[in-house]
Amino acid sequence: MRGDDITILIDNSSGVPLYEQIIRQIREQFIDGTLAPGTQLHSIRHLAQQLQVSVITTKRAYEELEREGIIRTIAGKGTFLSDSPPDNAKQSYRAEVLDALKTTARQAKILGMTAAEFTALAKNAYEEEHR
Amino acid sequence: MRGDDITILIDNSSGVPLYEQIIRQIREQFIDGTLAPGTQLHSIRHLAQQLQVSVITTKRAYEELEREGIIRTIAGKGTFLSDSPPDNAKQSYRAEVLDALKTTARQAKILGMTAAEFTALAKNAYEEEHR
Amino acid sequence: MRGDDITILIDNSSGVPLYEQIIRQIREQFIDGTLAPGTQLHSIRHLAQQLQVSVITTKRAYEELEREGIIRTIAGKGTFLSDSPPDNAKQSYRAEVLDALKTTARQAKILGMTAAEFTALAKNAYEEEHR
Amino acid sequence: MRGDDITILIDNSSGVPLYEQIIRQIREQFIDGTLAPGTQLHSIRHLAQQLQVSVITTKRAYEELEREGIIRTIAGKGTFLSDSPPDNAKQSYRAEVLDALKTTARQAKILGMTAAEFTALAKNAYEEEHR
DNA sequence: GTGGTCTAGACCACC
DNA sequence: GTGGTCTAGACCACG
Repeated sequence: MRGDDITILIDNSSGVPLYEQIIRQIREQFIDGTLAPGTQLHSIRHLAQQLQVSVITTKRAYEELEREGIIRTIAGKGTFLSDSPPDNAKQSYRAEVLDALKTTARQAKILGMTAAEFTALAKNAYEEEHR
Repeated sequence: MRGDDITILIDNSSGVPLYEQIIRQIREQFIDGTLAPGTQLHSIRHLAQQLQVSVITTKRAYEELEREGIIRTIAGKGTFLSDSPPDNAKQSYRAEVLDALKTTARQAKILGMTAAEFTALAKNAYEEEHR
Repeated sequence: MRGDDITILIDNSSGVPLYEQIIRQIREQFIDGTLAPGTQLHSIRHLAQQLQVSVITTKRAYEELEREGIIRTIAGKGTFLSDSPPDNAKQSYRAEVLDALKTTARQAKILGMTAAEFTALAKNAYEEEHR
Repeated sequence: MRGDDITILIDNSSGVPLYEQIIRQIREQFIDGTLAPGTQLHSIRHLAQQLQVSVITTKRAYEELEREGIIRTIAGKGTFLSDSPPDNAKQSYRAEVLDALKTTARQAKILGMTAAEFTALAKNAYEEEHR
């Protein structure tokens, strides 16, 4: 299986570091199953050219993803998505979501919102957000 | 009323800019009513000394808060929280909360959560978060 | 406390990556107590100049040490050795030593050595090795 | 005697070069007597196919082993393990073991271990390591 | 002054 | 072809 079906969009003016944007999109496509385990990714050079960024930027992204166990890179061979299903990644991702919700809940309390108001707002946000 | 009851905690290694930490805490205490409209704040020099940060940092925080209309500096007198009730501030703060919820909802969808799961999680987060 | 007493020696022809050499020496001096917790390290630029390597190389070393929890870097402030005593670092370092011993023991078995011969050799190695 | 009983396991993601893995395993099986002197080895092409690696890789491994005097290639006939008992190989291998022990001893000293602790650890490692 | 990010371009080992 | 390492040099945010 080849990684040709990878879609990564770079926004140069979002303030988010380019390598972070790459990391997130690969991680999310791995977690949601768009990219199957074992898929070979583009080489750092190829991806760099495709996204019009420096090789160093793609390399940095791959390094971080490797640290997270999402990809596995073999010198001279290429870079591949982890073989095992993305359960570990899902777990920590889920923890992030929970954390974000707690922070937001705290802000909602500052505004004086009740639990009912907050969950209603969350429901709204979920429905309005079309991926 | 004096601002002696202001409590600001600085975390030097959180990654969040110091001036941003100051801004957030003053803004939040204004919004939730901990600090009453018209309250006089410490001078930038006093606050800087108290928090062990540079005067430049407190100055920058006050400047931003003034731009947001939350505080008002009167030359020769000092700095005061806005007289009017903090409705404007609340509005934009509420917008921030909504935005954060949308981002989180998007992540939840990536994990395959349904609307019900997400709102349940939000309810949990609200209840577990004791300010 | 200043980090002026840090001693790092770089061997350009050892094959070991420069950043790895820096990492090891800082880590070891932290573990053996030569460098006290909280000590401020040289800035990446200063260290780079001192060692005659690229700033990127020192930065890379500091990044890895931060990942290991050995140092803590605060943007705009500087880089500091972790406050807590180096117990965690010691633990994983000890695990490394054990692992190395196992690998070596395996090789000794291939040579037909008995346990007695191997431990005698280990004793010798310890005594001959004057740090 | 044919070399059919050779067992070589390749780990593509261990970081150790493939040719180095091949070298080590043949060398070790020669030293420990698993492979008798004079044994005929597979051709580089056969081995390459068997291990699913490039012919270049097996060729490189055989070249290095020939340089070490462990194998001997006879044009038109094939490749054979050296006739003489593997004493030379043992010698240099033993030197490697000693070197590894010294390095490990140095690390143990950094941890503050005494000679007794170190040799005890070595004994443990030997006993736990079942080849 | 500090670190954070991004860039271009080189050489090497491995496959 | 691949990734691994090292280099110089730039701009930015923060203090």
